[in-house]
Amino acid sequence: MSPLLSAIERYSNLSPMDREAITCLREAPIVRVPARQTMLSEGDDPGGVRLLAQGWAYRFKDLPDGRRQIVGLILPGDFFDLGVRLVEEMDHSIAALTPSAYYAIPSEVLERLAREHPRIADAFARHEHVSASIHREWLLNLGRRNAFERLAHLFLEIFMRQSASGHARDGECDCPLTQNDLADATGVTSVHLNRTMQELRREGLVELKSKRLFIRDFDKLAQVAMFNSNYLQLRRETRPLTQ
Amino acid sequence: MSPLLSAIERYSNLSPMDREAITCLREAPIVRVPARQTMLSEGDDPGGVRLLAQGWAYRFKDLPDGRRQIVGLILPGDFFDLGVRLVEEMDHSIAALTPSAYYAIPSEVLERLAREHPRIADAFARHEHVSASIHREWLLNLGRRNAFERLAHLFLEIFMRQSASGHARDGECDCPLTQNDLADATGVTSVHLNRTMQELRREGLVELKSKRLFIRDFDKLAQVAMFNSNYLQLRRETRPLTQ
DNA sequence: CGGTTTTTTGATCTCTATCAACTATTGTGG
DNA sequence: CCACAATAGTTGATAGAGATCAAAAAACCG
Repeated sequence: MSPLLSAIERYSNLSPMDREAITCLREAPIVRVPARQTMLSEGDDPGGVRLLAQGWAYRFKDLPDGRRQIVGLILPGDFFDLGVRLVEEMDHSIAALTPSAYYAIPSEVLERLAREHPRIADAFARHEHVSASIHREWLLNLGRRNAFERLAHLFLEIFMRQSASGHARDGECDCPLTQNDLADATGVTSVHLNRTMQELRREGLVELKSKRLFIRDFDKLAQVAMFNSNYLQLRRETRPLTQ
Repeated sequence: MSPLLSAIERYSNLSPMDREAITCLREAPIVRVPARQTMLSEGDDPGGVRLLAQGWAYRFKDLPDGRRQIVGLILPGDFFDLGVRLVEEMDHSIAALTPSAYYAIPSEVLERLAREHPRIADAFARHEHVSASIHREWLLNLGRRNAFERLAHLFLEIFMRQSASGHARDGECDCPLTQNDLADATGVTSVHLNRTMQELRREGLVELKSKRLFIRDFDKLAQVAMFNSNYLQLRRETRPLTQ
């Protein structure tokens, strides 16, 4: 199944006709991006909508004095800039974490699709809503959890999001972020992140080696992180419509 | 002009026909809420869309151990739960800050309106997008600014959002948040917030008395907060369509 | 293999939390 | 309109989390 289809189907039950319609997206140009390259900068005109086909990316904002905050992760199969189609300027930047590739979809194409296929429109709306929900959970994370809890929470999100798309098993999944990236995502310095990470390891909760994340004790991790996966809206009632 | 109209018109240039169509929303029931009452709790089914007609409200999430984070402010004329219409469960809670009133709009009504009036649909999409953009700026705020900068930034947002709707003048506007609320929004304790506030006052930047906010030195405040209003999307090119 | 990036360590400093009053302000009922 | 209660703001002392700086060790990469 194409990544395009599964990306949309994750958020809505589609009819065969809906699926048929989606094939047109396959004509969208694919753009490859090397690791660490910024694909969209704050202030840019996004000029369309993208779907990350391969690789990982992250959204970030930075302060004039160089401080940087990662405000979200984009995993394979995630759309980005869905909500920006009506806006002329990016309010944040997006960079590839690993070598990546995305479909560049003209807004008109997506809009026509959404107009003619309500269930596809629903999927887009849900996708946007989940992004917003994740943002809010991150706000709670940064505002009210300490470094240890934050990192535990971030790891669980990474694990659960991949589980939902079938990319995690046996308590193990990809995690291509460096400690620097993790620090930028959790709002601490990389030195402090390093120490926090060691603590997680020492307590037998999580291990991270060569870009793989190992959840050693899911329950205890979820407990210390006060993790509740509801915000990710992972209800996988994949009951496909037959009509 | 009705708050309903101005709320939508803030985000899109409407035609007379669009405006006409909006009048149907006026039939939506108005619900009054006393100050400090929670109107929607995490986990609730929102069952519709709301427009805050009067008063202020805030979105928040809390942790099982009682820690609480305010994740956004809702000002008069703001919609809320726009994006939730497809979702069965609130991922966060919403409470009134002051005595408030909102229009409770059935999702179907809004959806029909959006379907038949593309510019209205655009307005909703923009509204949602601005909310997300604000969330991202708050993430930067919590993750990378210190207490002093955060509070300065929050005050500027409060001021600018009210300016945009004509509710601020002479560097002065409403601000019904208590220091406790401000602490919950900036992710610090109320004691520390109090001290930070005194510092802002001492430096001649901001004063807050009897629920009114006085911006004493806008430029310096914007400088220390590294404030850039772009994220609020306040482009007020109110060039109304004549067709 | 040599150079770059990433992770780790130690020492020290600063910001923010915590706890426990106390004061001021606001609101309410008599 | 006053008096009292409740809420909100303020203070001081102390503890703790996280920042900073600088340098070493380890891992990665072409």
